[in-house]
This record gives sequence, structure tokens and C-alpha cells, in this order.
Amino acid sequence: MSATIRDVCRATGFSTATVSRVLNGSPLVTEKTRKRVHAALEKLGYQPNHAARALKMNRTGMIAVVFPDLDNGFFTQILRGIDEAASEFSVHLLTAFTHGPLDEHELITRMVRERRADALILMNLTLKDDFLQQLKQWELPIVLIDRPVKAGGLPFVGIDNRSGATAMTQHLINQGHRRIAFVSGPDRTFDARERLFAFRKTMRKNGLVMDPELIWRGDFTEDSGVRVMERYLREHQSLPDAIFAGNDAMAAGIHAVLRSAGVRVPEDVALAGFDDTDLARHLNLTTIHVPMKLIGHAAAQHALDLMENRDSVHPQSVPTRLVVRTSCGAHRMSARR
Amino acid sequence: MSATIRDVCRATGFSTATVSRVLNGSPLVTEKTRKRVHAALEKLGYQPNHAARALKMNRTGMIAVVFPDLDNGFFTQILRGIDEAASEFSVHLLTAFTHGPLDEHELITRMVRERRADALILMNLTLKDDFLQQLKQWELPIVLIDRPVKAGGLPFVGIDNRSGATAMTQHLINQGHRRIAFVSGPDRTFDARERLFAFRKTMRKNGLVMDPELIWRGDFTEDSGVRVMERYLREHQSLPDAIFAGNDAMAAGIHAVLRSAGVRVPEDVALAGFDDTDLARHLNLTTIHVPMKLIGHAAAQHALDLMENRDSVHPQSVPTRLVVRTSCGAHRMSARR
DNA sequence: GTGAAAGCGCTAACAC
DNA sequence: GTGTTAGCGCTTTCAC
Repeated sequence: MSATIRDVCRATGFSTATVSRVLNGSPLVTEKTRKRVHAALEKLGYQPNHAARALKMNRTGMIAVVFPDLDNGFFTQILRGIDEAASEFSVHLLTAFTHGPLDEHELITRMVRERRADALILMNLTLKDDFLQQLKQWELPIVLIDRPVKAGGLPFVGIDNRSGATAMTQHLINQGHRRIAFVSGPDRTFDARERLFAFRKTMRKNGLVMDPELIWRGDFTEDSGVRVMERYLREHQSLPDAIFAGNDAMAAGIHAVLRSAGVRVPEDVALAGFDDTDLARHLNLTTIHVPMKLIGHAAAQHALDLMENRDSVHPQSVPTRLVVRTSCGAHRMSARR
Repeated sequence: MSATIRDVCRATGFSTATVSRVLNGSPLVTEKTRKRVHAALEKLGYQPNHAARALKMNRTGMIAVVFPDLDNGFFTQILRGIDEAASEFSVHLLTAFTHGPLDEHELITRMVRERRADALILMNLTLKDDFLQQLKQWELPIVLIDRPVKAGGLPFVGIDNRSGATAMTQHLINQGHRRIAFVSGPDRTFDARERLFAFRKTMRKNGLVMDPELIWRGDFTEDSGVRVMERYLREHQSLPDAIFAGNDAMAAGIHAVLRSAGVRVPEDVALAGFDDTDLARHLNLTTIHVPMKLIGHAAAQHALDLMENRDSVHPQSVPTRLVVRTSCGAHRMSARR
């Protein structure tokens, strides 16, 4: 059994009140007392019982982080970013994966009701909007990652999909590409819609007509990249100038198909991705870097601010960055990373 | 504020004891009372305050999971495995990354002393053995992942490096390769030593002489794979028959060097890895699959058993599996995954 | 500046 | 079966 505050009292002869004051850095104690108490704390290896403290202060020093159980490679980095910011304030992380959409609602509700955490960070890829609205009722700071709630009101941290997709589209155009295909993600995802929107807008802005044949619908998986590319090759004679895949995974699938079809990248067709995963580095894929760790950091900062009732001024939208590699035919004008 | 047990009392007219009995499924309550209490629980959305319960029962329903802050791609999967097993028992996860070796000791000590968790799962890549010995003093279940403590006594879950490396070595030999290079990881890591050991032993068993020139020292990073391969090419005229890299990352580095040197895989040299990361799939690399999720699952099971004072019979060593792709010249005798 | 005592929300004797 | 009550380890009035 760990030492309790009473053990410290016995060791020093002071009351629990005084020891507690020392623990919490109250100025109302003599230097001499403080010294003696500290010595005892040290000797006993005392640390305040977390449950007791949480019960009394109605504050757990925890942020709950809930992720969908997708095999999302970004997860680690986001969590690391959250941890980095939280640990600075000695706030710990309660992480949970939702196992199926049914249990997601239940899991979150329970955690809040049980007061296991002082704030909630949710990766809302799969959460329903009406449920999120309901969360707002609770007097608990909630920060969303990745997707804003339509009806608004809940703070969120995401990436600037539009500026990223715009930068890439413009880059491709600047490289001299005109007939550019865009591989979209599933329509129901926010990222997919935003990226497509920016692509369209940038094309229009540059006076380029959009060929509907060149908007391919994938689902952000590598397999879907394979599928759309195979289908296009089957049904068409000529290639577009460039293919802008909505994410790196699909770009990888496309890359594989092109290679086995004997199509060279970037000589025969330029290829671009989005996300800057490890994969992109290995394929030498020009892509948009998404600073996942920063997102986590920003989300945690936001949550911490809300916990302290500070007004939060942390960014809602984390900037992306164009990473030029060799897959678009650009002269190596940028470092590999 | 969430509802408390007292709110439920007021709503039903029963005492806290009775409500508590219902909450904990005690048989000492009438069916009728149970019904009425349940109705009130439902209506109020009551969930027992976690801190109060933890304080009273001296049990948090939490497992603390501590990982070093390495960019370890396996992390997510291991954590997911842990979560899967733990959530089955409604046990939650307190995850923490250690920020530098200094704070590692402190972080773990504090968490234990504060009684934030009922058990501890540590990824002991960087932990010192004497610190781990010290942990044993505490009356808290601890499970290590990845590396056993030399002095023994602490339960751990890891992979069977030896059988994995043996299987791969034998596979290469069966393919007809005789001069096989092995790229080792850093000597201080357990995995590196084990894999090298099994490689040596299997070579010997097959009556093959080991050329010391063909034991290359990497450090498990992709860059180190690049380095050792470049150096070998610089200093030697001929290639070995096969290269068995101690992990996929180094294999990827080697692959890149070979490609730019115009050396074909597997025609000119066979290449094998270890871990079965996404990378391996993309390089069509023959490798050893390491079931990370299973490791997490086993570790959590172990911890849960210890928490319940059950004798744990869960495996210490999770089996690996040879994944044959095209990089070793084998006829495609196995599915891609 | 320090101590006594109440109470956070819950569980578990112990009474009845 | 149900209620009363003590107490888990801490913080925080309120006295002195």
C-alpha cells in the first residue's frame, strides 16, 4: 500500500490540513514546516491518491481521447501530439477505441457520466451530428478532430483541406498539366468533399474546363485506387496529363496499376497524393503534408484552455504544406522532407 | 453536474445502500425494488462517479500503458490489441508516452504511487533492468512487452524472434541461396540479438559456413540499411545470394540502394525482411509477420488475470509467420497477405 | 501559521 | 429486504 497523507502526518506531527497545504503550495505555511514536510514526503515516497483528490476537487486531470477503430495510420501521431501538450500540464490521457458505431455512443456517454475525464477529444469520423449536438448539453469541454459539426458550436481542430488541395492543383497546373484527373474519397466524408471542392475551384480559376470523365470516385483505400485506375485504363485510350489522388493510399494503388501497365510516372502521367504518409516518401510521391502531431497538439491545447475556462485562441485549422518529389515531373525543387 | 446516488435515493425513496446493491447486482433486493431503482437510474442517466468508487474500492478499472516516444509504427496495433481485451472487461486505458529516459522513471513511479491504475503494461525498449527490478517491489501487476528482464520474475509478452528468423533463414536456404548476408539491429536490443542468434544457428545446422563479411551491423532504421548496403557495394565486387535484413525498414533502405545501383531483386540478389509492415507489402518483400495486435491482446489478458489474482496461462511468446512474396525468388506460393 | 472537522460519492458492515 | 452509518484519502472552511 502506498503512503497516505496520514502517514505523513504521523511522520511530521503536523495535521492533514498543514500537509495538504504544503502539497498544494499554499503560502500559509512556515518555511520550516514546509522543509520538514517535504523531507517526510520524500522519505515516504508519498504521492496523493488520485481518486481521493479527484473526488474532492471534482477534477480528474484526465483528457479522454476517443478514436474510431479504423486502421488509421495517423492515429499514433495525433495521440502523440495530444500527449505532448497534455503532459506539459500533468494531464493524463484516457484513450479508448470505439468498437462499432453502436457502442460509440454508449462508451462516450458513460465516460462523461462517470466523470472519468475533465475534457473530451473526439475523432469524429463516424459520429453522428445529432449525437454530437447532444454532447454539447453536458458541461464538459469537447474538442473534435478532423471534421466540424454542421450545426456548429463545438470547437474542432482539423486541417486546411482547401488550401492544401488548392496548392497541389495549382502546382500541377504550373507544371504544365491541363487535363487533370481527380480521385475523390467517399462523398460523406468532410475531407473528400473539401478537397474536391478546392480542386474544382482552382481548375476553374485557371480557366480549365473540367471533364466529368476525370472525376473518379474512390473511397480513400488503396484498393479503390486500383479499381478506379484499372477501370479507366480499360475504358479509355489516352491518359490525362496528371492524376491528383485525394490521398496517398489511393495514389499508391494507382501507382501500382500504372507500373504493371507499363505506364511511367511522371513521364507518361504525373501523379500526386495527399497526406504525406511514409508510403508517399517511398514512392517519391509529390503530396500534401498534413501535420498530424500538430493537430493533436492543437486539440489538446484547446481542451486544456477550455478546462481552465480560458478563452481558447488556438487554431481551428492547421496549415498543410506542399511536398514536391519526383512524381509530378517537377525538377527537384524541394527537399525530400 | 451528473446525478449522484443520492438523487436516485430521492427519486425512489430507497436508501443509498439499496441503490448501491442494485447497482452492484446484489441478490439481496426484491425484484420490485430493482425495477423501480432501474427506472430511476435510466431516467436520471445515472452513472456511478468513478473517483468515489475507485476511492472506496481501491480499484480503478484502469490499465496504464506506457510507451517510449519512439516513432514505432507497431504502437497503434499493440494498443488496439490491449484495448480490445481490456474493454471486454470494462477496463479503460491510461496511455502515456515517456518523453526522454529521465522522465520515464518518474512518470511510472508517480502513476503507481497515485494509484491511477490497477495494472501496468510497459513497452520496455528503453527501460533499465534495475528499474524494472524495483518495480517488482510494488504490489501491482506489471506486464512487459517485447523484452524479458534479464533477472527474470516479471511477466512479459513478446514475439518468438527465434522461430521467425529460423523460418526465414531456412526458407532462403531452401530457395537455393547459400551465401546469405544478415543485417543485424543494434546489439543492445533483444530482438536484434535473438534474430541474429537464430540466423547463425540455422546456417550452421544446414552446414553453411558463415562469412563474417556477411554480417552487417545496422540499427533497425531505414537509413542504416542504406548505409550498410552502400558500403558493401563500394567495397566488394560480387553480391551474396541473399540478404536477410533484421527488419523491414532496413530492407527498404537496402532495396532503394539496390534499385539505384541497377541490381535486380530477386534476380540478382534475394532480399528478405522481418516485421511485415505496410512497407513490406508495397515492396513485395518476403518477410516475417509479427502479430502486433495479438501481442497487445495477450499482454492485456495477462494483466487482467493478474488483477483478478487469477493464475495467468497466457502465452509469453506470440508466434510469427513466414510471408512469402516475390523478393526472394520463390514462386508465388503464398497469398499476398 | 496550524488544527479540527466536514464532506466529496460511493460501498459494506452492521442493525433491524 | 432495507436502512443507518462509518470511512476510503483528500481539500477546505472555520476556529484559534
